[in-house]
Amino acid sequence: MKTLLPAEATSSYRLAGRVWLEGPTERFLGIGRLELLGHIQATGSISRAAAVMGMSYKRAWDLVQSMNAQAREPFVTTQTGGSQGGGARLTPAGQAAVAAFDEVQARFQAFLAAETTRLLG
Amino acid sequence: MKTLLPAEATSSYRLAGRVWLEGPTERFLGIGRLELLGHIQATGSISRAAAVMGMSYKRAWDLVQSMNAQAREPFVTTQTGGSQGGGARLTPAGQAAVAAFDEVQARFQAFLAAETTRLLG
DNA sequence: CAGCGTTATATCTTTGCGAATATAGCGCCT
DNA sequence: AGGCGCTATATTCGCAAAGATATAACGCTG
Repeated sequence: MKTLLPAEATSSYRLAGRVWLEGPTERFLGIGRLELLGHIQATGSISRAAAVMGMSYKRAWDLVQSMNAQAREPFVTTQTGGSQGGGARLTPAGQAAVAAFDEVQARFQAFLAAETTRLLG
Repeated sequence: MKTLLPAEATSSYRLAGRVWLEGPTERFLGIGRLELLGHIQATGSISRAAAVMGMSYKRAWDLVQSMNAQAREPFVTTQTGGSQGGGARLTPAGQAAVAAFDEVQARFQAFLAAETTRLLG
């Protein structure tokens, strides 16, 4: 579709987007929260996951709270104190959610690539 | 996928999202700009289109500027002064862009509906 | 030539959100 | 008992994006 193309280099334009799962009021699970869950699983700690993502601990903690409050069962369990000072782990429900949303995300990326080709290619 | 379902009513949860066309630096055309173009076509005026959408004239004008600057040829032509004080119209390029993006939008909505069913239904 | 309704543009104000800061609590370990 | 490292929570601060406000310019019309 020629008329959609901007003036300069045409090849670097593309269709982009985001998907998320949402409830009646609030956003529930999107790519940002998904990545956070992944880092929590990898590091065993909310604060380390936040550091890896360049996010404040408070923001990460708020996101975890929001998810746990909305989900039927918590996605993340935390422990305060202990030999390493505490930590956080994904529950089976959290792991399942990550896996399910990863699939959605992959299909969405395929959709975007196909539509980009259709529009510009 | 049961584990994705929140505690309360499960039927009102769904996959949602947005798509847009973007360039190397800036967003180019999304659902908001698309609707604005539609209202400009319907009303023949940027200010009336902004009023219909509950948007400030400044914001609408900024969006039009951004689109016209990025597109190979302008999507909107304006006239200041004249019998009705001025006005704005869509160029053929603008109309074509609206039509093309409308199609993308429709297919995206279909994608969301299908994925929602797959996840929750 | 004054009036009108629109586009065009600058400037000032608000405000919502993230960031930073501070403090407390927990439980193991030496 | 005291220290350590993490989770937990409130509060304050900064700022950039969005909006409100003001004003100029334009060109037909009467």
